[in-house]
Amino acid sequence: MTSTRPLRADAARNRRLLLAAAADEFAERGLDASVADIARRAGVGKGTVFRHFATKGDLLAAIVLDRIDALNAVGEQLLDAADPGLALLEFLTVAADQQQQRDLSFLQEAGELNADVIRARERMFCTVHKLVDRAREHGAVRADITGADVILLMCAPNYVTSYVPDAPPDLWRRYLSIIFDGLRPQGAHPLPHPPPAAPLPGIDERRDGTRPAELGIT
Amino acid sequence: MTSTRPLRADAARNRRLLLAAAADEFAERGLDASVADIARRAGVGKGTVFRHFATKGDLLAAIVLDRIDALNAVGEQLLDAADPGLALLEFLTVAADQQQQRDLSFLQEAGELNADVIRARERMFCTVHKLVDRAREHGAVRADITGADVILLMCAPNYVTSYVPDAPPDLWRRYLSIIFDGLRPQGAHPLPHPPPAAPLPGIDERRDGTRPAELGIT
DNA sequence: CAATAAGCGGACCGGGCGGTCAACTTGCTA
DNA sequence: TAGCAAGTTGACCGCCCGGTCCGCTTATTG
Repeated sequence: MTSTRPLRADAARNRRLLLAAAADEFAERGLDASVADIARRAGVGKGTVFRHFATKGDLLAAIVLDRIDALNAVGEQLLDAADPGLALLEFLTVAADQQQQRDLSFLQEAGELNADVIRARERMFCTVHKLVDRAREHGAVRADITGADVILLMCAPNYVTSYVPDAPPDLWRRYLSIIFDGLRPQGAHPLPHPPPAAPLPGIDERRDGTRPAELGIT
Repeated sequence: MTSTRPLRADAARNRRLLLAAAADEFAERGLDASVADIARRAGVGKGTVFRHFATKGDLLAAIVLDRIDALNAVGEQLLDAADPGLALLEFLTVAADQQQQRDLSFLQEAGELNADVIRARERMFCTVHKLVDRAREHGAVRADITGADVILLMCAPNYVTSYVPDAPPDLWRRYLSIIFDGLRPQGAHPLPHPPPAAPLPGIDERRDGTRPAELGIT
Protein backbone atom coordinates (compact mmCIF):
# COMPACT_ATOMS: atom_id res chain seq x y z
CA MET A 1 0.00 0.00 0.00
CA THR A 2 1.36 3.37 1.02
CA SER A 3 5.05 2.55 1.36
CA THR A 4 5.86 5.35 3.77
CA ARG A 5 9.51 6.18 3.97
CA PRO A 6 11.01 6.38 7.48
CA LEU A 7 10.19 9.31 9.70
CA ARG A 8 12.67 12.02 10.35
CA ALA A 9 14.55 11.50 13.61
CA ASP A 10 12.86 14.28 15.56
CA ALA A 11 9.48 13.31 14.21
CA ALA A 12 9.90 9.74 15.37
CA ARG A 13 10.94 10.93 18.80
CA ASN A 14 7.94 13.25 19.03
CA ARG A 15 5.65 10.46 18.00
CA ARG A 16 6.91 8.30 20.82
CA LEU A 17 6.63 11.12 23.33
CA LEU A 18 3.13 11.79 22.10
CA LEU A 19 1.96 8.22 22.46
CA ALA A 20 3.38 7.99 25.96
CA ALA A 21 1.90 11.31 27.03
CA ALA A 22 -1.46 10.43 25.55
CA ALA A 23 -1.53 7.06 27.26
CA ASP A 24 -0.83 8.71 30.61
CA GLU A 25 -3.29 11.48 30.05
CA PHE A 26 -6.08 9.16 28.94
CA ALA A 27 -5.36 6.92 31.88
CA GLU A 28 -5.70 9.78 34.33
CA ARG A 29 -8.55 11.77 32.86
CA GLY A 30 -10.47 9.31 30.76
CA LEU A 31 -11.64 9.68 27.20
CA ASP A 32 -12.12 13.42 27.42
CA ALA A 33 -8.55 14.32 28.13
CA SER A 34 -7.94 17.28 25.84
CA VAL A 35 -5.55 17.23 22.92
CA ALA A 36 -4.00 20.45 24.17
CA ASP A 37 -3.12 18.84 27.49
CA ILE A 38 -1.63 15.84 25.77
CA ALA A 39 0.51 18.09 23.60
CA ARG A 40 1.67 20.07 26.61
CA ARG A 41 2.54 16.91 28.48
CA ALA A 42 4.55 15.65 25.54
CA GLY A 43 6.29 19.02 25.26
CA VAL A 44 5.16 19.69 21.69
CA GLY A 45 2.76 22.06 20.02
CA LYS A 46 -0.85 21.12 19.45
CA GLY A 47 -0.37 21.17 15.71
CA THR A 48 2.19 18.40 16.00
CA VAL A 49 -0.39 16.09 17.47
CA PHE A 50 -2.56 16.43 14.40
CA ARG A 51 0.38 15.98 12.07
CA HIS A 52 0.95 12.53 13.53
CA PHE A 53 -2.65 11.56 14.12
CA ALA A 54 -5.32 13.00 11.90
CA THR A 55 -7.85 13.00 14.66
CA LYS A 56 -8.03 12.55 18.40
CA GLY A 57 -9.72 9.24 17.77
CA ASP A 58 -6.80 8.02 15.68
CA LEU A 59 -4.44 8.79 18.53
CA LEU A 60 -6.62 6.80 20.86
CA ALA A 61 -6.81 3.99 18.35
CA ALA A 62 -3.03 3.81 18.09
CA ILE A 63 -2.72 3.36 21.83
CA VAL A 64 -5.51 0.84 22.02
CA LEU A 65 -4.03 -1.12 19.15
CA ASP A 66 -0.75 -1.49 21.00
CA ARG A 67 -2.44 -2.72 24.13
CA ILE A 68 -4.62 -5.20 22.35
CA ASP A 69 -1.71 -6.64 20.41
CA ALA A 70 0.37 -6.97 23.55
CA LEU A 71 -2.45 -8.70 25.32
CA ASN A 72 -3.08 -11.00 22.42
CA ALA A 73 0.57 -11.99 22.33
CA VAL A 74 0.38 -13.01 25.97
CA GLY A 75 -2.78 -14.96 25.33
CA GLU A 76 -1.34 -16.85 22.40
CA GLN A 77 1.67 -17.89 24.43
CA LEU A 78 -0.58 -19.11 27.20
CA LEU A 79 -2.36 -21.40 24.75
CA ASP A 80 0.56 -23.78 25.14
CA ALA A 81 0.63 -23.72 28.92
CA ALA A 82 0.47 -27.00 30.80
CA ASP A 83 -2.48 -26.09 33.03
CA PRO A 84 -5.30 -24.51 30.97
CA GLY A 85 -7.13 -23.30 34.06
CA LEU A 86 -4.10 -21.48 35.39
CA ALA A 87 -3.42 -20.20 31.91
CA LEU A 88 -6.81 -18.53 31.73
CA LEU A 89 -6.41 -17.02 35.17
CA GLU A 90 -2.97 -15.79 34.25
CA PHE A 91 -4.34 -14.18 31.11
CA LEU A 92 -7.01 -12.34 33.04
CA THR A 93 -4.44 -11.27 35.58
CA VAL A 94 -2.18 -9.84 32.91
CA ALA A 95 -5.12 -8.14 31.25
CA ALA A 96 -6.20 -6.46 34.46
CA ASP A 97 -2.64 -5.63 35.42
CA GLN A 98 -1.90 -4.04 32.09
CA GLN A 99 -4.43 -1.32 32.67
CA GLN A 100 -2.86 0.70 35.43
CA GLN A 101 -5.88 2.85 35.87
CA ARG A 102 -8.99 1.96 34.02
CA ASP A 103 -7.87 2.48 30.48
CA LEU A 104 -8.68 -0.93 29.18
CA SER A 105 -12.25 0.15 29.03
CA PHE A 106 -11.20 2.01 25.91
CA LEU A 107 -10.66 -1.40 24.53
CA GLN A 108 -14.37 -1.74 24.35
CA GLU A 109 -15.60 1.78 23.69
CA ALA A 110 -13.07 2.68 21.04
CA GLY A 111 -14.12 -0.12 18.76
CA GLU A 112 -15.67 2.01 16.07
CA LEU A 113 -12.60 4.07 15.48
CA ASN A 114 -10.25 2.10 13.36
CA ALA A 115 -10.40 -0.97 11.14
CA ASP A 116 -7.04 -2.14 12.47
CA VAL A 117 -8.34 -2.00 16.00
CA ILE A 118 -11.36 -4.05 15.07
CA ARG A 119 -9.20 -6.68 13.44
CA ALA A 120 -6.83 -6.81 16.40
CA ARG A 121 -9.72 -7.11 18.76
CA GLU A 122 -11.24 -9.96 16.80
CA ARG A 123 -7.92 -11.71 16.96
CA MET A 124 -7.73 -11.27 20.69
CA PHE A 125 -11.31 -12.39 21.19
CA CYS A 126 -10.53 -15.48 19.23
CA THR A 127 -7.57 -16.20 21.49
CA VAL A 128 -9.74 -15.80 24.55
CA HIS A 129 -12.27 -18.19 23.13
CA LYS A 130 -9.56 -20.77 22.69
CA LEU A 131 -8.23 -20.23 26.19
CA VAL A 132 -11.71 -20.69 27.60
CA ASP A 133 -12.43 -23.76 25.51
CA ARG A 134 -9.24 -25.39 26.74
CA ALA A 135 -9.96 -24.49 30.34
CA ARG A 136 -13.48 -25.84 30.02
CA GLU A 137 -12.37 -29.13 28.53
CA HIS A 138 -9.91 -29.40 31.34
CA GLY A 139 -12.67 -28.95 33.89
CA ALA A 140 -11.18 -25.74 35.22
CA VAL A 141 -14.20 -23.65 34.39
CA ARG A 142 -17.85 -24.57 34.43
CA ALA A 143 -19.49 -26.02 31.34
CA ASP A 144 -22.02 -23.26 30.83
CA ILE A 145 -19.75 -20.28 30.35
CA THR A 146 -18.37 -19.21 27.01
CA GLY A 147 -15.48 -17.15 25.74
CA ALA A 148 -17.88 -14.27 25.33
CA ASP A 149 -18.68 -14.35 29.00
CA VAL A 150 -15.03 -14.14 29.91
CA ILE A 151 -14.41 -11.31 27.49
CA LEU A 152 -17.22 -9.34 29.03
CA LEU A 153 -16.13 -10.04 32.58
CA MET A 154 -12.51 -9.28 31.80
CA CYS A 155 -12.67 -5.58 32.60
CA ALA A 156 -14.94 -5.89 35.60
CA PRO A 157 -12.25 -6.10 38.31
CA ASN A 158 -10.72 -2.80 37.34
CA TYR A 159 -14.07 -1.19 36.77
CA VAL A 160 -15.20 -2.18 40.20
CA THR A 161 -12.15 -0.83 41.98
CA SER A 162 -12.14 2.39 39.99
CA TYR A 163 -14.79 3.67 42.37
CA VAL A 164 -12.82 3.35 45.56
CA PRO A 165 -10.75 6.47 46.20
CA ASP A 166 -7.07 5.91 46.88
CA ALA A 167 -7.48 2.21 46.23
CA PRO A 168 -4.37 0.11 46.70
CA PRO A 169 -3.04 -0.47 43.20
CA ASP A 170 -3.73 -4.19 43.15
CA LEU A 171 -7.10 -4.27 44.85
CA TRP A 172 -8.46 -5.57 41.55
CA ARG A 173 -6.84 -8.92 42.34
CA ARG A 174 -9.45 -9.44 45.03
CA TYR A 175 -12.33 -9.02 42.63
CA LEU A 176 -10.73 -10.96 39.85
CA SER A 177 -10.41 -13.79 42.33
CA ILE A 178 -14.06 -13.57 43.36
CA ILE A 179 -15.25 -13.45 39.78
CA PHE A 180 -12.99 -16.28 38.77
CA ASP A 181 -14.40 -18.35 41.60
CA GLY A 182 -17.76 -17.71 39.99
CA LEU A 183 -16.45 -19.28 36.80
CA ARG A 184 -15.36 -22.49 38.49
CA PRO A 185 -17.42 -25.65 38.32
CA GLN A 186 -17.57 -26.21 42.10
CA GLY A 187 -20.85 -25.03 43.53
CA ALA A 188 -22.00 -23.46 40.28
CA HIS A 189 -25.69 -22.68 40.04
CA PRO A 190 -27.55 -22.84 36.73
CA LEU A 191 -27.46 -19.58 34.84
CA PRO A 192 -30.73 -17.72 34.25
CA HIS A 193 -29.90 -16.38 30.80
CA PRO A 194 -28.11 -17.72 27.72
CA PRO A 195 -24.81 -16.13 26.72
CA PRO A 196 -24.84 -13.39 24.10
CA ALA A 197 -24.90 -15.08 20.70
CA ALA A 198 -22.45 -12.95 18.76
CA PRO A 199 -20.91 -11.35 21.72
CA LEU A 200 -18.88 -8.41 20.61
CA PRO A 201 -19.17 -5.56 18.14
CA GLY A 202 -16.17 -6.40 16.01
CA ILE A 203 -17.50 -9.84 15.36
CA ASP A 204 -21.06 -8.96 14.71
CA GLU A 205 -20.36 -6.11 12.37
CA ARG A 206 -18.43 -7.82 9.61
CA ARG A 207 -19.48 -6.26 6.36
CA ASP A 208 -20.04 -9.48 4.42
CA GLY A 209 -21.98 -11.29 7.10
CA THR A 210 -19.48 -14.09 7.49
CA ARG A 211 -18.12 -15.14 10.84
CA PRO A 212 -14.58 -15.97 11.83
CA ALA A 213 -14.47 -19.71 11.34
CA GLU A 214 -12.46 -20.60 14.39
CA LEU A 215 -14.75 -18.94 16.85
CA GLY A 216 -17.03 -21.87 17.32
CA ILE A 217 -19.41 -20.34 19.79
CA THR A 218 -21.49 -23.13 21.23
CA MET B 1 -34.72 25.95 57.09
CA THR B 2 -36.06 27.51 53.93
CA SER B 3 -39.77 26.80 54.33
CA THR B 4 -40.61 26.90 50.63
CA ARG B 5 -44.26 27.39 49.89
CA PRO B 6 -45.82 24.96 47.39
CA LEU B 7 -44.93 25.21 43.73
CA ARG B 8 -47.32 26.66 41.23
CA ALA B 9 -49.26 23.96 39.39
CA ASP B 10 -47.47 24.35 36.06
CA ALA B 11 -44.12 24.58 37.77
CA ALA B 12 -44.68 21.31 39.58
CA ARG B 13 -45.69 19.64 36.33
CA ASN B 14 -42.60 20.94 34.56
CA ARG B 15 -40.43 19.75 37.38
CA ARG B 16 -41.79 16.25 36.99
CA LEU B 17 -41.39 16.34 33.21
CA LEU B 18 -37.86 17.58 33.65
CA LEU B 19 -36.85 14.86 36.05
CA ALA B 20 -38.29 12.18 33.79
CA ALA B 21 -36.68 13.62 30.67
CA ALA B 22 -33.35 13.99 32.39
CA ALA B 23 -33.43 10.44 33.68
CA ASP B 24 -34.09 9.15 30.16
CA GLU B 25 -31.51 11.37 28.58
CA PHE B 26 -28.82 10.51 31.11
CA ALA B 27 -29.63 6.85 30.71
CA GLU B 28 -29.19 7.02 26.96
CA ARG B 29 -26.26 9.36 26.60
CA GLY B 30 -24.45 9.16 29.90
CA LEU B 31 -23.22 11.96 32.09
CA ASP B 32 -22.61 14.33 29.22
CA ALA B 33 -26.13 14.55 27.97
CA SER B 34 -26.63 18.27 27.38
CA VAL B 35 -28.99 20.41 29.36
CA ALA B 36 -30.42 21.77 26.11
CA ASP B 37 -31.38 18.27 24.99
CA ILE B 38 -32.97 17.52 28.32
CA ALA B 39 -35.00 20.71 28.10
CA ARG B 40 -36.11 19.91 24.56
CA ARG B 41 -37.11 16.41 25.58
CA ALA B 42 -39.15 17.76 28.45
CA GLY B 43 -40.74 20.31 26.15
CA VAL B 44 -39.57 23.33 28.12
CA GLY B 45 -37.05 26.09 27.63
CA LYS B 46 -33.50 25.78 28.79
CA GLY B 47 -33.97 28.55 31.30
CA THR B 48 -36.64 26.53 33.03
CA VAL B 49 -34.16 23.79 33.76
CA PHE B 50 -31.95 26.18 35.67
CA ARG B 51 -34.90 27.67 37.49
CA HIS B 52 -35.61 24.27 39.01
CA PHE B 53 -32.04 23.06 39.40
CA ALA B 54 -29.32 25.59 39.95
CA THR B 55 -26.82 23.47 38.13
CA LYS B 56 -26.67 20.43 35.92
CA GLY B 57 -25.12 18.59 38.82
CA ASP B 58 -28.07 19.38 41.05
CA LEU B 59 -30.41 17.89 38.48
CA LEU B 60 -28.33 14.76 38.40
CA ALA B 61 -28.23 14.66 42.17
CA ALA B 62 -32.02 14.85 42.39
CA ILE B 63 -32.36 11.83 40.15
CA VAL B 64 -29.69 9.87 41.91
CA LEU B 65 -31.21 10.66 45.28
CA ASP B 66 -34.53 9.17 44.20
CA ARG B 67 -32.90 5.99 42.99
CA ILE B 68 -30.80 5.51 46.07
CA ASP B 69 -33.73 6.04 48.39
CA ALA B 70 -35.86 3.61 46.44
CA LEU B 71 -33.13 1.03 46.52
CA ASN B 72 -32.53 1.55 50.18
CA ALA B 73 -36.21 1.05 50.93
CA VAL B 74 -36.12 -2.30 49.18
CA GLY B 75 -33.01 -3.26 51.09
CA GLU B 76 -34.47 -2.39 54.45
CA GLN B 77 -37.53 -4.47 53.78
CA LEU B 78 -35.34 -7.39 52.80
CA LEU B 79 -33.61 -7.24 56.17
CA ASP B 80 -36.63 -9.07 57.60
CA ALA B 81 -36.72 -11.77 54.95
CA ALA B 82 -36.71 -15.39 56.04
CA ASP B 83 -33.75 -16.49 53.91
CA PRO B 84 -30.86 -14.00 54.21
CA GLY B 85 -29.03 -15.47 51.25
CA LEU B 86 -32.01 -15.10 48.98
CA ALA B 87 -32.63 -11.65 50.40
CA LEU B 88 -29.16 -10.48 49.35
CA LEU B 89 -29.56 -11.96 45.90
CA GLU B 90 -32.94 -10.32 45.59
CA PHE B 91 -31.50 -7.00 46.58
CA LEU B 92 -28.79 -7.22 43.95
CA THR B 93 -31.36 -8.24 41.40
CA VAL B 94 -33.55 -5.26 42.15
CA ALA B 95 -30.53 -2.99 42.08
CA ALA B 96 -29.45 -4.20 38.67
CA ASP B 97 -32.97 -4.21 37.36
CA GLN B 98 -33.62 -0.67 38.47
CA GLN B 99 -31.01 0.70 36.14
CA GLN B 100 -32.53 0.16 32.74
CA GLN B 101 -29.36 1.12 30.94
CA ARG B 102 -26.28 1.75 32.96
CA ASP B 103 -27.38 4.73 34.94
CA LEU B 104 -26.70 3.37 38.35
CA SER B 105 -23.07 4.07 37.74
CA PHE B 106 -24.01 7.66 38.51
CA LEU B 107 -24.65 6.36 41.93
CA GLN B 108 -20.95 6.14 42.33
CA GLU B 109 -19.60 8.99 40.27
CA ALA B 110 -22.06 11.62 41.42
CA GLY B 111 -21.04 11.36 45.03
CA GLU B 112 -19.42 14.75 45.35
CA LEU B 113 -22.42 16.64 44.19
CA ASN B 114 -24.82 16.90 47.02
CA ALA B 115 -24.77 16.40 50.77
CA ASP B 116 -28.19 14.73 50.65
CA VAL B 117 -26.90 12.22 48.15
CA ILE B 118 -23.94 11.40 50.34
CA ARG B 119 -26.18 10.85 53.33
CA ALA B 120 -28.59 8.68 51.35
CA ARG B 121 -25.73 6.67 49.99
CA GLU B 122 -24.27 6.09 53.42
CA ARG B 123 -27.66 4.89 54.55
CA MET B 124 -27.87 2.46 51.65
CA PHE B 125 -24.34 1.23 52.18
CA CYS B 126 -25.21 0.57 55.75
CA THR B 127 -28.22 -1.48 54.69
CA VAL B 128 -26.06 -3.50 52.33
CA HIS B 129 -23.58 -4.18 55.08
CA LYS B 130 -26.37 -5.54 57.23
CA LEU B 131 -27.73 -7.68 54.41
CA VAL B 132 -24.29 -9.12 53.82
CA ASP B 133 -23.64 -9.73 57.50
CA ARG B 134 -26.88 -11.62 57.80
CA ALA B 135 -26.17 -13.66 54.70
CA ARG B 136 -22.71 -14.48 55.95
CA GLU B 137 -23.90 -15.60 59.34
CA HIS B 138 -26.42 -17.76 57.57
CA GLY B 139 -23.68 -19.39 55.54
CA ALA B 140 -25.08 -18.11 52.27
CA VAL B 141 -21.97 -16.15 51.34
CA ARG B 142 -18.35 -16.92 52.07
CA ALA B 143 -16.74 -15.73 55.26
CA ASP B 144 -14.11 -13.55 53.63
CA ILE B 145 -16.29 -11.10 51.76
CA THR B 146 -17.57 -7.87 53.24
CA GLY B 147 -20.38 -5.45 52.57
CA ALA B 148 -17.89 -3.25 50.79
CA ASP B 149 -17.15 -6.03 48.33
CA VAL B 150 -20.80 -6.41 47.51
CA ILE B 151 -21.30 -2.69 47.10
CA LEU B 152 -18.45 -2.56 44.65
CA LEU B 153 -19.61 -5.58 42.71
CA MET B 154 -23.20 -4.38 42.63
CA CYS B 155 -22.92 -2.43 39.41
CA ALA B 156 -20.72 -4.90 37.60
CA PRO B 157 -23.45 -6.95 35.86
CA ASN B 158 -24.87 -3.94 34.09
CA TYR B 159 -21.47 -2.52 33.35
CA VAL B 160 -20.41 -5.73 31.75
CA THR B 161 -23.44 -6.02 29.50
CA SER B 162 -23.32 -2.38 28.51
CA TYR B 163 -20.66 -3.32 25.98
CA VAL B 164 -22.69 -5.80 24.00
CA PRO B 165 -24.66 -4.10 21.24
CA ASP B 166 -28.37 -4.84 21.16
CA ALA B 167 -28.07 -6.88 24.31
CA PRO B 168 -31.24 -8.58 25.48
CA PRO B 169 -32.57 -6.39 28.27
CA ASP B 170 -31.97 -8.91 31.02
CA LEU B 171 -28.63 -10.31 29.98
CA TRP B 172 -27.28 -8.82 33.19
CA ARG B 173 -28.99 -11.64 35.08
CA ARG B 174 -26.44 -14.05 33.65
CA TYR B 175 -23.51 -12.10 35.03
CA LEU B 176 -25.13 -11.35 38.33
CA SER B 177 -25.58 -15.07 38.68
CA ILE B 178 -21.95 -15.80 37.88
CA ILE B 179 -20.69 -13.14 40.25
CA PHE B 180 -23.03 -14.28 42.98
CA ASP B 181 -21.72 -17.79 42.58
CA GLY B 182 -18.33 -16.28 43.25
CA LEU B 183 -19.63 -14.99 46.55
CA ARG B 184 -20.84 -18.38 47.73
CA PRO B 185 -18.89 -20.50 50.17
CA GLN B 186 -18.81 -23.63 47.99
CA GLY B 187 -15.51 -23.97 46.19
CA ALA B 188 -14.27 -20.57 47.31
CA HIS B 189 -10.56 -19.97 46.95
CA PRO B 190 -8.66 -17.73 49.36
CA LEU B 191 -8.61 -14.12 48.27
CA PRO B 192 -5.29 -12.53 47.34
CA HIS B 193 -6.02 -9.08 48.73
CA PRO B 194 -7.83 -7.69 51.79
CA PRO B 195 -11.05 -5.75 51.26
CA PRO B 196 -10.89 -1.96 51.06
CA ALA B 197 -10.87 -0.64 54.62
CA ALA B 198 -13.22 2.33 54.30
CA PRO B 199 -14.76 1.34 51.06
CA LEU B 200 -16.65 4.26 49.66
CA PRO B 201 -16.20 8.00 49.31
CA GLY B 202 -19.20 9.02 51.34
CA ILE B 203 -17.95 7.11 54.29
CA ASP B 204 -14.34 8.07 54.09
CA GLU B 205 -14.87 11.76 53.57
CA ARG B 206 -16.81 12.68 56.68
CA ARG B 207 -15.62 16.05 57.80
CA ASP B 208 -15.13 15.23 61.45
CA GLY B 209 -13.31 11.97 60.94
CA THR B 210 -15.92 9.87 62.74
CA ARG B 211 -17.42 6.78 61.24
CA PRO B 212 -21.04 5.70 61.10
CA ALA B 213 -21.32 3.53 64.17
CA GLU B 214 -23.48 0.81 62.71
CA LEU B 215 -21.18 0.00 59.85
CA GLY B 216 -19.01 -2.40 61.72
CA ILE B 217 -16.53 -3.16 59.01
CA THR B 218 -14.56 -6.17 60.11
C1' DC C 1 -61.51 40.59 37.20
C1' DA C 2 -57.48 42.94 38.30
C1' DA C 3 -53.14 42.93 40.41
C1' DT C 4 -49.12 40.57 41.31
C1' DA C 5 -45.51 37.62 41.77
C1' DA C 6 -44.08 33.12 40.30
C1' DG C 7 -42.71 30.93 36.37
C1' DC C 8 -41.12 30.69 31.53
C1' DG C 9 -38.10 30.95 27.42
C1' DG C 10 -34.54 31.82 24.32
C1' DA C 11 -31.07 35.16 22.95
C1' DC C 12 -26.84 35.73 24.79
C1' DC C 13 -22.12 35.12 27.12
C1' DG C 14 -17.56 33.21 28.24
C1' DG C 15 -14.89 29.32 27.82
C1' DG C 16 -12.96 25.11 26.20
C1' DC C 17 -12.98 21.84 22.74
C1' DG C 18 -11.21 19.47 18.17
C1' DG C 19 -9.20 20.73 14.21
C1' DT C 20 -6.74 24.06 10.45
C1' DC C 21 -3.17 26.79 8.48
C1' DA C 22 0.56 29.63 7.02
C1' DA C 23 4.85 31.22 8.59
C1' DC C 24 8.85 29.43 10.49
C1' DT C 25 12.63 25.86 11.81
C1' DT C 26 15.37 21.81 11.10
C1' DG C 27 17.08 17.23 9.77
C1' DC C 28 18.49 14.99 5.57
C1' DT C 29 21.06 14.52 1.30
C1' DA C 30 23.83 15.56 -2.81
C1' DT D 1 27.36 23.43 2.99
C1' DA D 2 23.34 24.73 0.33
C1' DG D 3 18.67 23.71 -0.67
C1' DC D 4 14.54 21.73 0.28
C1' DA D 5 11.12 18.80 1.90
C1' DA D 6 9.59 17.31 6.23
C1' DG D 7 8.28 18.81 10.55
C1' DT D 8 6.82 22.27 14.06
C1' DT D 9 4.14 25.81 16.07
C1' DG D 10 0.55 28.65 18.17
C1' DA D 11 -2.79 31.83 16.65
C1' DC D 12 -7.09 31.12 14.88
C1' DC D 13 -11.88 29.10 13.53
C1' DG D 14 -16.42 27.24 14.36
C1' DC D 15 -18.96 24.70 17.45
C1' DC D 16 -21.26 23.38 21.51
C1' DC D 17 -21.54 23.50 26.31
C1' DG D 18 -23.24 25.23 31.08
C1' DG D 19 -25.12 29.09 32.90
C1' DT D 20 -27.31 34.13 32.91
C1' DC D 21 -30.78 37.54 32.20
C1' DC D 22 -34.67 40.09 31.16
C1' DG D 23 -39.00 40.78 28.80
C1' DC D 24 -43.08 38.08 28.48
C1' DT D 25 -46.90 34.78 30.13
C1' DT D 26 -49.90 32.83 33.46
C1' DA D 27 -51.55 30.73 37.88
C1' DT D 28 -53.14 32.43 42.02
C1' DT D 29 -55.68 35.19 45.18
C1' DG D 30 -58.62 38.85 47.20
